[in-house]
Amino acid sequence: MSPETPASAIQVIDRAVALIDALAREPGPASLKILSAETGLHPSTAHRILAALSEHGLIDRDSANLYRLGPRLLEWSGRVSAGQDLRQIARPVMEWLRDQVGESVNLTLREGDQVVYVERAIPNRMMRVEQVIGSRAPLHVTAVGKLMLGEAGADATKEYARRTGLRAYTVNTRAKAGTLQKDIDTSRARGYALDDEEAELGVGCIGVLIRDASGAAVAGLSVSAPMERRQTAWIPLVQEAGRRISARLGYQPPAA
Amino acid sequence: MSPETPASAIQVIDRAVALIDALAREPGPASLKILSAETGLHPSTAHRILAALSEHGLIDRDSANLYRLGPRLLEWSGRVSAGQDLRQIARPVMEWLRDQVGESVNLTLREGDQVVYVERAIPNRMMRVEQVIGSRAPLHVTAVGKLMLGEAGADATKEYARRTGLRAYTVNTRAKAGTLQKDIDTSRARGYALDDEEAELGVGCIGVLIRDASGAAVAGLSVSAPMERRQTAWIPLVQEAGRRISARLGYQPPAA
DNA sequence: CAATACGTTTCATAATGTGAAACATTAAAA
DNA sequence: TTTTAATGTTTCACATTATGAAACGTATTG
Repeated sequence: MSPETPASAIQVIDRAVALIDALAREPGPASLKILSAETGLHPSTAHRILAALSEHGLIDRDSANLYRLGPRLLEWSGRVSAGQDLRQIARPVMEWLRDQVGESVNLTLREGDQVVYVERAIPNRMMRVEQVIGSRAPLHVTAVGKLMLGEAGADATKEYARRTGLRAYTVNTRAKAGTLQKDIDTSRARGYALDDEEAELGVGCIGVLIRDASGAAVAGLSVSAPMERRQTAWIPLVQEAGRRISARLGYQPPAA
Repeated sequence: MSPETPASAIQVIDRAVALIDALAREPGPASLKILSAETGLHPSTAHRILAALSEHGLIDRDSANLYRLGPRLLEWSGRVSAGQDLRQIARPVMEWLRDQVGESVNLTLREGDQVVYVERAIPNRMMRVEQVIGSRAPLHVTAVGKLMLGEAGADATKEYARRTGLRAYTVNTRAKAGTLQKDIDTSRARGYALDDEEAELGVGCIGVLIRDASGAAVAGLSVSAPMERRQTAWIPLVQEAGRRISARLGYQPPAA
């Protein structure tokens, strides 16, 4: 089984997840042989589990006995996230923001010590920043991640720093707890965060938080652009987009 | 367990799928009690399976012990479908088509005797046709479905008619094998299909097939609009969009 | 046509998941 | 606050369940 796959108390589920994962990693459809080799499972075992998953539409098999991920996953993914269907609500606003700034717009959720990219709107340009949906990044190297750390409080940030070691991805990464905390505080105070080539050289971001009716930060919205194109004039636009999505989730900003 | 949930050779997988399904059906996050009641599983069993699924990020649980679907499903859903990432390739073209015609654009896959809606682009209008991602419709009442039946040949259509009984959804539904076959033949000949209020009164569609490098029809693209707004002038636009997506999948149209 | 490779089924085996019951924790009521 | 109820969690003896080696089909290839 892949080293990154965690182990749970139920073997079959670990194996089923490993198989689906292997299938997701494959560029195209995959045969039983490939999948059993990839996961280290006995072909017989792999075959039985794959048959069970097919039964439920999680995976499809064509007439050539090649497996691919099934549409049932789409059905489920449409229901992922905070209560309401955040992605469907966010989509039109994200497209609006993308058209305003002409750069990539991403929607992220916090998942442990990382942010996960769950939705995106990409401009039609030759050079652009492109995140893969489902991919992850550490909290301390993304604009939205820093705001999420700010939500959890300074103690949680210290905990995070201890746990992760604040690995530096570029020379600009806030790799010291003090620098990071200062950045977080100013970001939180002004209501938006920047990422100045902290995750990857040449890429800059502007991020804000999305809140639901309870006031909790349920997601983040950000614009990612090549550093030399990024403009401070976009900040109010990003904030406006964030407000629109939050409003549609029922968020009531506290009276000023 | 829910009546619609099929049974496979592996009990745990059936139960895990039933639990995720139950979670997907809930409007918001759900407790262990609700989920075990919903699936008929012993709380202890449900708890163990949910813990295993959490371990893999398929579901999340918050501090109040409420479960919700996890972002790992998004990661997988991004990889669903034919070989390459069809949805990501189709998305910009779908948005283009939506802006051209000002109506909803859908991307569908065939799944057994149904089409599944896997991606959509929705216009910003008050009245519009809106499909839920992951939802299904019978082949014989959709434009794309009829083209897919045409791909499989007249015998397969006869089989389909026998199997399903060609249930009529409106007065316009092609509920007789002869009528359906005639419609399929003309649609196939001209390279696009119409749905004239055959699934729902007041809704009309224009659909085309998407082909990959091997020439196989891997998906369908359609515009759905209120019947009184639908225009024949859109047909070449839909065809153009279909051609663009097919081209990006490596499809080479046969020399004329 | 033979040979090989891949997919599928069988079946004895024990490892695996099960669920009743005891325990822990949280929320509500007194 | 203390008591009670309700929900969530862990344990553990048990047998059901998933396992995988091997035998059997069935395409694919030389």
